[in-house]
Amino acid sequence: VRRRSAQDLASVDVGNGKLLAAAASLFRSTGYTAATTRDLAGALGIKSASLYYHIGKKEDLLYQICVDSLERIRVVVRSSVADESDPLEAVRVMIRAHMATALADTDMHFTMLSELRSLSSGRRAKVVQLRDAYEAVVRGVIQRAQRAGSLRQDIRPKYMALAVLNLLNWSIFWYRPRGGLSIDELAETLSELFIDGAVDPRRRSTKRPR
Amino acid sequence: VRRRSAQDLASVDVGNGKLLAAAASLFRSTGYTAATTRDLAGALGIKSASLYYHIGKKEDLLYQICVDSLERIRVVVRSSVADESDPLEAVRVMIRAHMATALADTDMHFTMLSELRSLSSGRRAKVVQLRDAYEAVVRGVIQRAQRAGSLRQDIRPKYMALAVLNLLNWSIFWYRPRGGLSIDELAETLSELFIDGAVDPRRRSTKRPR
DNA sequence: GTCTATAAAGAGATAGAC
DNA sequence: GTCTATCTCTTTATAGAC
Repeated sequence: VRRRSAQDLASVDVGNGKLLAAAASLFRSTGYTAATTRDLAGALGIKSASLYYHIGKKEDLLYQICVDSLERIRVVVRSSVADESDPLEAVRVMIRAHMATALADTDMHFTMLSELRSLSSGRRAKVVQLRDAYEAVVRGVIQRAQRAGSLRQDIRPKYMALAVLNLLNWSIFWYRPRGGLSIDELAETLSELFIDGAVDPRRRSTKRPR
Repeated sequence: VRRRSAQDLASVDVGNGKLLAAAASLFRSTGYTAATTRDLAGALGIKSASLYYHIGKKEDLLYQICVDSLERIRVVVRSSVADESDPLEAVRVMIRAHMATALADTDMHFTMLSELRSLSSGRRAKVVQLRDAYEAVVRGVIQRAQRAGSLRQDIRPKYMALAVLNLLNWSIFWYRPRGGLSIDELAETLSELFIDGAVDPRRRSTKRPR
């Protein structure tokens, strides 16, 4: 049996989760293309050659970040609305679940949203499929609320879903935990704005319901 | 006087506008860092060395794209709301002007929104200043409508402005002219959604104005 | 205003030792 | 599982001719 050398003792299993998290953090701050494998390795306390024991190539990291973040948010959001019988309340629950998940994995979601174009075309297509699948979940929740008469029907579900995704997704780009609102407060604010609108309630009487 | 050679006749003044437009288009599709000066030169029908007669370095292009797009939208939006005396109508006008400008220069706005981090820290700070200045214009319009009692006052102008900018800015990422809605129709849809909300008007009676 | 040629630096990835 | 060393390719940018 071989004795453990100093080299062995210094070894630290990097672990898939830590690797993805470090990659997402780096990709977020410098961008995927500008982020070097040397920088990433440095953040993990290893040399860039050692990185290739864990991954095939740099792009694998980006791909897995996109896949993981999208699969996770779809599962979480879908299961969170499944318990909700009131269609309008389901919209609120969806918004809360989306914000909580996206901001919990903020580096991964940021990277997924902004670096799609850096993937090879085959993998990009697969990620777009996952994104479409998640958008379908969101659209489904909207559509159900429209059919129940809870949400207005004069705007097609496609655009309603895009609007709410704009509102939610891109908050990741400016939200800072120390900036004031908590995640829940932000979700509540956006939820109210989306559903009730920005108009002063006292002004609503001037506009008759159709 | 020197005779014009074949070389001279083949020369085409690239022109600052065309250069920026080509750069923005390329940066949008491949990302700033991945876009090579060779690709850009190729798109202009010249060699990459010739590019350096027009610019100092690659980053200059990104910087000018950011500055131009932000200065332009601020001027256009501010002057469009200046004529409007009704504060709520000013919000609608702002939304239309923003969408029209951002989608007219869609490659430049896309690049400005997504490539800020690729600028040197000094230039990034200047662009952030310009972005803040534009956000201040938007916040001003919101604030005026709130003070006039046209918009709800329970959400701080900061978050109202961020919400409407989310809604507008990130539409650039998915809007396609051939996709259905015209720019005006999209602006109208987003404007109604922002102001009136997604709720069905018939449901409003259940919630008393405060 | 554009070219050819090239300098100089940095990138992703592999080989083989430990 | 990590290292050192290195290959190979690509990149930005410059020099100097036309």
